[in-house]
Amino acid sequence: MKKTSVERLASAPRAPHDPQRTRRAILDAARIVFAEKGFSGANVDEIVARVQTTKPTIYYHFRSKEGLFAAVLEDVYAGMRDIERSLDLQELPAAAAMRKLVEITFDYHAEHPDWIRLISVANIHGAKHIAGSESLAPSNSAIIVILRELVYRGVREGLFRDGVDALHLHLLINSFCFYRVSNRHTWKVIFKRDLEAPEDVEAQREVIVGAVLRFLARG
Amino acid sequence: MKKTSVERLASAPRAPHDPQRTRRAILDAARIVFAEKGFSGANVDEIVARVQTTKPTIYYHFRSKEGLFAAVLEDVYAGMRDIERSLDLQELPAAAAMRKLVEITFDYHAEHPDWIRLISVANIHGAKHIAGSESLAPSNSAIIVILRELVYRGVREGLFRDGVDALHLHLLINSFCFYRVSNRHTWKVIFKRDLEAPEDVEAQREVIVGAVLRFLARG
DNA sequence: GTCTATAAATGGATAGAC
DNA sequence: GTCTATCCATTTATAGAC
Repeated sequence: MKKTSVERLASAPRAPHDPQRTRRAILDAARIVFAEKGFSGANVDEIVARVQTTKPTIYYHFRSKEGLFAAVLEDVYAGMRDIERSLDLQELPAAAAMRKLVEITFDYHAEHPDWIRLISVANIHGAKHIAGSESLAPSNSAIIVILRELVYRGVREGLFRDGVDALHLHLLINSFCFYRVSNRHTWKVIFKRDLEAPEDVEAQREVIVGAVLRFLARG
Repeated sequence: MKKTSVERLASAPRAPHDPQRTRRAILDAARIVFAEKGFSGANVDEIVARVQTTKPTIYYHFRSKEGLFAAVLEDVYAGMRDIERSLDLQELPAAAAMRKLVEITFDYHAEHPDWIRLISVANIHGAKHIAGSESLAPSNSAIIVILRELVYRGVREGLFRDGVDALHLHLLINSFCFYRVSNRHTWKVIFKRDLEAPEDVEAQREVIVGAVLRFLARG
């Protein structure tokens, strides 16, 4: 006997279909697993177990394990984008603004080790998973424009020297903030020092702030 | 009929058993494959194909895939160790010595992308493969002693300011040299700029040399 | 120490029902 | 859009001969 739609609604309904919510939950679980195990080391069953969904559902939404990883990367980059957009540096003098920018970058990296591992994983695989993505490039390089304008402002104010390439400055800032998190495990083995010890974290923050301000200072 | 050892020697001999050579060849091939594919992505058959050996031979020498990866890591760290040992900075004034140290670090990283990928892979896996190794720590942290003495010398010469932690300085130098190689793929996608373009490489070298010297400069 | 052959398990992906 | 059940390629690892 054919069920009517009324009977379907009446019979003990499972979790209602909510594709956006499902998609979101899969992305969150996948982020954790990929960050923990790398791309090949991650296994789809483990993601399934975390989300309480099934493999076919994942493949329905993301087409393949690679598609899922690509979606995770696009998703995490959005977080950094939002931080950069929320930067409000206009009110501050150039040196104070630069200090704030470096500190926020430092803190964001320190608080998002998962993000850092994912980017490491992406680089190990030659960034092929995001190679085709046009959505990442324009919005994420906004930070370069912000940096460039801030440097110009410092030059006009007579505080900063001229001729510093904004991308090189970004490289100087990000390399430190990224590396101290990404490579903390091998550092601990080799140098017997915990880069995450709270007192030392504060000192490291001052190191990169100081290095950047001295790098830009005139004379 | 049982073969005598003379008959064995006479009959078309395969490559003679040379365990050290076999071990070396396996390590070299494994380094390439692990660097290219990560730990889980690498497959032992691919290593076998490169070396012209067999899987049981690999398992005989290294016990497991993990054991092989650990051996590769210990092996590549030795290269960096040799560079650091060969540093001869005594003749130079402190600032010139520091410049040389930074430039050599920069160049070594630039010339060894495989080494960098392997360390990234090790960190993604929490450095568990080298966690137990006591051979790595003492010899590799020699660089910290060198740095510390060089900073002291600069302070005595009145060139450098006091109070700089040698490990933080090492972090500043290495983070830049490492990151510009390790993260070049995602950078290319996001910022549309090739960090390996020869003219730009020279400029980056000057950026980190300048940043370090300005970081240390008195006043 | 190194080989051939194969065991044993894992894990990406899909067919087909609902 | 999501489920159950399963296929099948891949791949770590080893038994046993030489």
